[in-house]
Amino acid sequence: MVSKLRQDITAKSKSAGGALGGLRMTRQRKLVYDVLLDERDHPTATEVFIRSKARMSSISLATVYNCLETLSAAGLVKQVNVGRDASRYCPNLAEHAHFVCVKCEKVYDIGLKCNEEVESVWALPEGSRIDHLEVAMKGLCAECNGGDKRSGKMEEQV
Amino acid sequence: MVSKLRQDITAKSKSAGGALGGLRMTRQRKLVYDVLLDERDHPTATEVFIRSKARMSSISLATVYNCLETLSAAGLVKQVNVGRDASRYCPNLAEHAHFVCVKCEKVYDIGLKCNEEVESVWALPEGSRIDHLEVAMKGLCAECNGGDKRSGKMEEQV
DNA sequence: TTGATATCAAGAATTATTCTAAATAAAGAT
DNA sequence: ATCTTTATTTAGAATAATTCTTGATATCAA
Ligand SMILES: [Mn+2]
Ligand SMILES: [Mn+2]
Ligand SMILES: [Zn+2]
Ligand SMILES: [Zn+2]
Repeated sequence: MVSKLRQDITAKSKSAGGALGGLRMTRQRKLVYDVLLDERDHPTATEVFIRSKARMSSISLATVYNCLETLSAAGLVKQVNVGRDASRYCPNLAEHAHFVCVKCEKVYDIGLKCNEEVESVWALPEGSRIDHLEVAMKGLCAECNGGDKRSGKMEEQV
Repeated sequence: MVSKLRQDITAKSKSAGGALGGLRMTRQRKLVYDVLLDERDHPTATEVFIRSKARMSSISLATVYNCLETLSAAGLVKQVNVGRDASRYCPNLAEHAHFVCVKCEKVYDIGLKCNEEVESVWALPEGSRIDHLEVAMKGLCAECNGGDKRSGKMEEQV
């Protein structure tokens, strides 16, 4: 289903028919997806709405929520949650974590180190199945943390 | 400040004075903390409210939110967020992740493997400072995943 | 006891998100 | 091209978690 929708996106707005009741690559869905691809700064639904409205004045916030939900369900987009803040959206499908700078509020993609896998550090319970993993970090980005040489260290736990 | 409040909790409700304007270990704060220690099932604020109300009928939901916020800020309790769901609260101060079973909805603490550290798998940006890390997983717990032998595997990414 | 300050409690307010229902658009068939 | 069916969009109402406001209480320290 993922590939189905994606080929329709890269190709030319044809029906996705069959499988999941017939998903259509509509102008709105394409626009929302393009907005995410254009500026990869993890916008919130409202930010996506504002950017989309600039290109299609008739689009509604409800539709933006619908499209983001559809694209997420289709696997083309990831919904990103950091704490209690509004969800943000990200078209980067590679496995990655998110880091939010508490000062400048920028959201950074954090990739996995080569040959590492996230599960390796956690003592996962035997017999369970993990479908979804979300890793969120907060702190000061390099720019906002200027001067301080103690980089990449977690505050120790009590 | 953490230890300050904690000793007051374990000891006998004395003022925490000084430092942060004088935090007091009130009956309500103690109760909320006790509720969390009593049943370590990561209750939501509303669940904490219900349990607290059973022991102190006068307590209000607003106060429960206040107490949870104060205890979290003091470092005695962790606020746990999984997706968009209501925050849950956890008195386990050891570094750990959370796993929610999408079927039975139980929340499990997932500890770090011995000698491992979370940051080791991520390519953290040089010069930044991470103050906070939250890891949330979703899937089927061992009981709800009965029969299936393919355990602990993440669904592959596209 | 008294005055200063911290905390509590009830309800209003806020905010992100979801729901509802009617209007519109797209796809396939004729 | 027209018709039919179904998916989608839209505006606004509704929801739910959380925060805010304000006056009442409790606690501390003098
Ligand atoms: Mn991302
Ligand atoms: Mn926990
Ligand atoms: Zn920054
Ligand atoms: Zn389960």
